[in-house]
Amino acid sequence: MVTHAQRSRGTMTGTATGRRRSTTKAARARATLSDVAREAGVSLATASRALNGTSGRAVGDGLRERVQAAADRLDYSPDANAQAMARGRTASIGLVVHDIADPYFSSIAAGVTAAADAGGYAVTLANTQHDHVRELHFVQTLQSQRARAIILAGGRQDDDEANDRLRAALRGYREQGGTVAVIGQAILGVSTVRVDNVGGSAALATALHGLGYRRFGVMAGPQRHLTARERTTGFVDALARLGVDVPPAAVVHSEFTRTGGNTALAELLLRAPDVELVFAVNDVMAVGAMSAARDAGIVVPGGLAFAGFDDIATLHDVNPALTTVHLPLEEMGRLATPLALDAAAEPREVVVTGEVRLRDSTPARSA
Amino acid sequence: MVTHAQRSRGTMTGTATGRRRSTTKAARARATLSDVAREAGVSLATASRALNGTSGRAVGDGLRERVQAAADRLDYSPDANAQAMARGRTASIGLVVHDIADPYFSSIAAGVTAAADAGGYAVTLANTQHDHVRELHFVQTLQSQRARAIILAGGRQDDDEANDRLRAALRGYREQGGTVAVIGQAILGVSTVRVDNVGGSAALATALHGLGYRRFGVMAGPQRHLTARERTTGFVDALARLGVDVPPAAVVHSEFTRTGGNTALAELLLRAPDVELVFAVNDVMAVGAMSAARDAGIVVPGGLAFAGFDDIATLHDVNPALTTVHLPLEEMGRLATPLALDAAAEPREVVVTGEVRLRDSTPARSA
DNA sequence: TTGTACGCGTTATCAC
DNA sequence: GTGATAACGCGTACAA
Repeated sequence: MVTHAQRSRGTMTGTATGRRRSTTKAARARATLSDVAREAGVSLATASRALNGTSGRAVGDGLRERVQAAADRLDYSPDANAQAMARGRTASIGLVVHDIADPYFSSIAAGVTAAADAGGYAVTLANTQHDHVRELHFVQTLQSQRARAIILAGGRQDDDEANDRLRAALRGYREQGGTVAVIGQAILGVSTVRVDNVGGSAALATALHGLGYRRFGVMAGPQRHLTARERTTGFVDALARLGVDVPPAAVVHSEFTRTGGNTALAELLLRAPDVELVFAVNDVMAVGAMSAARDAGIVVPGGLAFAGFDDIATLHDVNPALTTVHLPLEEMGRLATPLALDAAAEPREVVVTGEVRLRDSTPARSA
Repeated sequence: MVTHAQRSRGTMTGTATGRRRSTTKAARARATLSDVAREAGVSLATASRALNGTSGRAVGDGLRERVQAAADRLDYSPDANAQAMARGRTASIGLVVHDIADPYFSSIAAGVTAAADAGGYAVTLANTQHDHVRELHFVQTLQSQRARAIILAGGRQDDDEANDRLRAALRGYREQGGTVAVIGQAILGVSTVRVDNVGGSAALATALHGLGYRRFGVMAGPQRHLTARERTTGFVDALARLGVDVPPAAVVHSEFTRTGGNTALAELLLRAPDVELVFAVNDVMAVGAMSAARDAGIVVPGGLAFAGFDDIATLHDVNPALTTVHLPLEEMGRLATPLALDAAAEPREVVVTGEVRLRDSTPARSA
């Protein structure tokens, strides 16, 4: 089935180069644009123009069809790498996430791929696994690949050294013509889809206060995690403005994950036994904590109410339904794409505001 | 801050080519390998060898360091596209999924990125959104990019035309030196991580039968969806072997999604009011159906028990905990990567068997 | 409208 | 061990 096409190549300068691919037996020589041109009986330039409108204007209808036919016949597939070299730019954008398995990021990725696809871009996915070094490394790799733009998704850490390093890497990338956008905090000096974590958690706090809750506990996530921190302070400060105090003892730190919420609940209950409602800075923590509460024999939401943040779609069917702050994750990815592609000198900022979704996990406490 | 480096380039053939990037103001000329070579006072060849061991043997220690220093000084970033051209191969693998926002695929993606990263490969993500045409298009795009390998994740459809087209596209890709692996069914003639859906659902059926259940309903997913079909028949056939009949009326078809499970429950209960347990062919459908049951005033699992398939991590905290068949999704992605990279002539097959996880949604019915 | 010829940045082959 | 130099496949001024 596999045929070894044996044919001369190009206009020939002299040495009949045996292709290096001759080592493997399964590979048939790729048809190049020169092959197509020769097959169609036109020049290389004409073939190029016929297959992608650009350059010196249009091509005669007859020729265009001949070239197209030849290309089809030879199963011609343009070499994107060669095109990238010749054009000086690629059609791919890099997406850097902390953990693609996390529904937060996979939703964003869905938005990015949709927008990229619509714009004719390919997406290179980089999964840092929460590792700063790896993140830096990916930026360099994407720069090597001459990715046209990079989208950095996910909140930043309070880590000056890491941030500085990243800023430097991004500066290098941008100086070489790349453009960048971040989803999270606007602290990198580039265009940002900023999540209004403070506003969202404040709105949530206010709504819960309106429901009659007064004694709150907070599962605040990692200390240096900016998103976690913003959501915590937004929540606590809003309550303070309402005259409700959240004692430091009722704020416990843990990982940003399901496990973090699950294991930290015990500590919270130990330090603040009288809380009525636990606000976890993201949904998965909230759900993990809810499970821990049940395992401890606590009735949910009767004995203890729970609220989260993000509104992860996969979690819509937990029982009781989780009160949370809805974030348009997929749209955030979609929004970030043109932002990343935009070469504007001044960084732009798009603010995404969450929307409070009151559900069964926080019933009114009017009684 | 941005400096316009004004320097001559290369050994110069004559025309002092003004770089095309001179139009934008923000871009600084990229340092090329020639620049590094000149800066270090060595030849291009030596510079190339110094920076990546290959080609004509080693480089003297002194020179190697000088080149490295020059590269650092100039902020040299190798052009992956140029390397790809010169080497005749890239270091990126394409991952094609139906929906990256689906936890099933995002977990697989996590496994693929981890394995790819370890092997020094970049991952290009393509999201088909369940569109055959788009899937085909992505294979061609990846071929254009000369991706070294392609991983097709996700079950196939019973659609000869679409499958044939895909097979043809893959054949073209492979003839040009690419390698392919599929996660799902082994019907494409390429290496496959095959999910033993039949065995998994059969084991589940047996276990549930052992728990005392006798009247089953099945939310069977889309008619032509092979994964859905395999899980359905595996389940039904195993019960038949145990002497339990699942009447056709108790098998309802719907979408493979949460919504599919949610909306189809009513129909199932209408057609088979006496079922004790509903097996949905994946977890999200099961959870959606569970919600629908609750909304209909049915007690879960007392009034109706539920089981799913996949064991999606994000769903671990639904209440009651969902009985399901555990699939090592991330590992499946990890396994698929070397399989995809392998250029073996004969397609290989790795079988992944699910593991039954009995949980609270299907309590023993010994009474 | 079409063709010629050069350059894109790198690797690899061959002499030295 | 090191240095010329020919590819790699394509886009595009420039000339015709």
